[in-house]
Amino acid sequence: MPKIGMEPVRRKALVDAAMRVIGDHGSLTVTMSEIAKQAGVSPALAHHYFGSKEQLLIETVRSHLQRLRDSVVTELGAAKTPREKLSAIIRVSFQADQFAPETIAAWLAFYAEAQRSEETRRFLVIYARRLRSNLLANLKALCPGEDAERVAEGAAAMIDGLYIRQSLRSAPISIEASIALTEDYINALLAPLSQKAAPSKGQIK
Amino acid sequence: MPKIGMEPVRRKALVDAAMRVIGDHGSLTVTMSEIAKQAGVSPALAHHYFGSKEQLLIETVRSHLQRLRDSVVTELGAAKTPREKLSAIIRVSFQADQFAPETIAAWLAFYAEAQRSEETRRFLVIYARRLRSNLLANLKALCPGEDAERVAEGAAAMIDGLYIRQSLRSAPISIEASIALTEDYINALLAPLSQKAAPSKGQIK
DNA sequence: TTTTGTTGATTGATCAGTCAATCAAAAATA
DNA sequence: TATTTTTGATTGACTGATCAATCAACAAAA
Repeated sequence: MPKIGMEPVRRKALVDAAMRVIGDHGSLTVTMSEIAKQAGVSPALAHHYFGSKEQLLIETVRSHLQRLRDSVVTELGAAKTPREKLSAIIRVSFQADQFAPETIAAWLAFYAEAQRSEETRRFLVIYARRLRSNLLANLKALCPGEDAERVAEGAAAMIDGLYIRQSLRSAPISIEASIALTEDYINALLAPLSQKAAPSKGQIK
Repeated sequence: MPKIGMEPVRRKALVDAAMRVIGDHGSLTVTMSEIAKQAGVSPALAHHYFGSKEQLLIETVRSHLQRLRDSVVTELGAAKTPREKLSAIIRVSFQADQFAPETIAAWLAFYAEAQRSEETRRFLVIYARRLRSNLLANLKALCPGEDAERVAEGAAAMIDGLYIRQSLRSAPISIEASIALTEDYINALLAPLSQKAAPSKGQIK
């Protein structure tokens, strides 16, 4: 079977497998064997390409955030006005695949891992900063800078909070409701600050 | 040294030690030895009293949430009006000891664990429900029930979100700023709904 | 003497990581 | 084209370390 140029194929297969196994398992305490099995290769091969389990996990976070970033870039390009761009950012955050239980479980596991792995932490910090600054840039077009900072901080927190609450799977909130809550927050805070923004009247459920 | 009536003393020491070790380590992958050492006893004793590592961890979550609950009850008792009670709930959530990096790290670890341990999950669900219903009960005194539901959901999400963002320790938000953001959210959403509530003008930083 | 508290030593299982060996395609050579 | 050499892909078997859990034994109180 051995053909040349397998490396990128295997790396991708292993990273994808890791994401799936972590999501199912809901934790980073997964074995290399499980991941390798899911990817259809031997554990030894995973070590061959990634050197260590930690490195494989780091690549997995990286790839996951990269995909998320791509979605944001695409959606932001399609949106015209700052307000539309804000909605686009929110929409991407709650995209169906992002909001799937396994994805959320994996996400959570990475946050926990970031407490120990400096490199994992760095990736998540980059994500958090990007979310905040994307929100901030567009909010600044709609209200004074100081207020924009607050609202960006609050909206980012709300998005992350809706995620983490989802992970408990008790009284799960729908994607639409999550989007509506975040939109409402922005509308409500913007209402008294801007001329054009209409008062909040979002629908939930 | 063995004296009688040691059991409750040891149990508490072990649970407290577990909390500390988990907080420092930022993960539940801590050894019984570490916990026992921190508590000043042998690993065998930890097993003697708790039967298994999992059970010790579960007791640790339980004790942690119990303490949080006690704080809420106390503060709620001191508050008079519904609006004051809302502020009390928020204040407790961001209490200094709750907002300490190690506490947040431990909290996060428990959330991750809840993906695997049904019992851990149950405790966290209870906490989430209680937070939500405490908020809801008091919001209902200030606005129509339907709106109260939304605001309670949003406020709970924002509180949890501020927590999780804190765990990354990049651009940490102060306790006061976290409280202000949550208060602002409630004020802003309540403003157009209630007669008495004043429009948001909270100070941050 | 019985009961409660306590530990050191040990066991058994689990896993990350290593290594030597194999296999088949590609490249070099005849 | 046919043959040999090289090289990347791949694995099974093994190792060493870690750790939860057990147990037999001992010490002090009742």
